[in-house]
Amino acid sequence: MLELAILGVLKEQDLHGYELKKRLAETLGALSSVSFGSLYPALARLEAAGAVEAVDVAGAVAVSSIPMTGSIGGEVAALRARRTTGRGSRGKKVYGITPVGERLFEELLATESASGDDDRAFNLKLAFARHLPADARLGLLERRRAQLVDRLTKARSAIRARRERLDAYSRSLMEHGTETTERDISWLDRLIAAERGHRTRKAEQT
Amino acid sequence: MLELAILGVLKEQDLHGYELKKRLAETLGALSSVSFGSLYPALARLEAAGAVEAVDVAGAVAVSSIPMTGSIGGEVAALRARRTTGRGSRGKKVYGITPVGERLFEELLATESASGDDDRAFNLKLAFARHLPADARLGLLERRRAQLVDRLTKARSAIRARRERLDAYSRSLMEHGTETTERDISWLDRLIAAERGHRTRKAEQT
DNA sequence: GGATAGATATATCGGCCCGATACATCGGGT
DNA sequence: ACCCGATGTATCGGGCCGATATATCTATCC
Repeated sequence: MLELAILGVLKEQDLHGYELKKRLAETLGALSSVSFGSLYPALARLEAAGAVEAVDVAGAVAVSSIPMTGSIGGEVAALRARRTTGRGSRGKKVYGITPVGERLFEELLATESASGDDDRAFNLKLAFARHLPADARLGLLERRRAQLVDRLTKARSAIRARRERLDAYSRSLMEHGTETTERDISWLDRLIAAERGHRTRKAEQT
Repeated sequence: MLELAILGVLKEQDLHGYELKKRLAETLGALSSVSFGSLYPALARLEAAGAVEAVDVAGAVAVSSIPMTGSIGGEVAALRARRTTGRGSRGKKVYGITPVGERLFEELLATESASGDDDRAFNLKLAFARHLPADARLGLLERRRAQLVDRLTKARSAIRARRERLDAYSRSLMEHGTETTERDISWLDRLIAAERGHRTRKAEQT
């Protein structure tokens, strides 16, 4: 799952581990801040699979998609002089995504992850939903909705079954949980409606 | 963390692994259903530490902590004939909590878990909050509140900082996230108020 | 009566992820 | 001159998960 996140961020800009971690933290929201203990191994895995590769330190960070002003040329040369490829003198190792990585990204993003369509997995995929075709996006939202509805049903029956034996704290916890799930479902409904709206408008344009 | 959950459930009733899993699932809410791949090792760990022990299959479920009536002796003997200790004929292995386990439970529940007072950790502790002294309970709630406020601040500044570069999906995800966090905080405020209410009323009684 | 399926039940394996830790360098403040 | 905090890479032990293997009990169908 981390692979997907890394590839998605690297898709927009070449980065080195430390910065990648910060970018991941703000992309995935405050929750699920990735640790180095998982980031570096994941990066190593991706590199071994040929999905990412260490790129030239200088050009990468500054360039990527935004045309340069050209004033940083001096810095670039200075850095290049101290062995920019692989680990530079400072040990920095900038990674970039490869075509293989792009394909892997599409694949991971589209995967219906068989059994455990985990909460974090959904959040992650939604964050990159713009890279999905419209129908896959809708499918993602609807699968998630179904999952939450199922969870809600189960949670409610669990509360009903044990209402008397629950103390105030557990009960409050469970009730708050179901309310949160209800709100999540409404939110998904709004997203789904918006999605269908786009689709309809597009269909009408033809 | 799983240890705490196991001990908490076992505190109320002796159970074998399979049933323990079900009980855990409904105690911890629909989310975070424990897998056998973590449950059995955790149980083994606890057993090695002397916090739980395999108990007599028959008597255990009925008895645990309640003085026995003595009428179940027959059943016990019948089951004992088929080797009730350890794995019975059916392979069932019923666990009970020991005094060591009780102490471990108190300790784990009271631990301020140093760094990562994880979401799940909080939910779990709240579910067993009735076993905490009132001040520790209040501390738990307030620490959690502070944590969420901090998260909210960070999330908001992250949104503000990248508002223009965010696509609709990421933005919606983040905004929904902050709303959820806000609601979590209000919920905590209600719990805290209730907690203080109890305390005040108790103080007035003296 | 016997087959078949599904719930009950325990256990292990590989793999991912986390927290802690180690180590090194750089920039800025005192 | 010195130290501290941010930057930066990396590993290690351990916990948890999903998949899988195995076996028994129970209910249902033919």
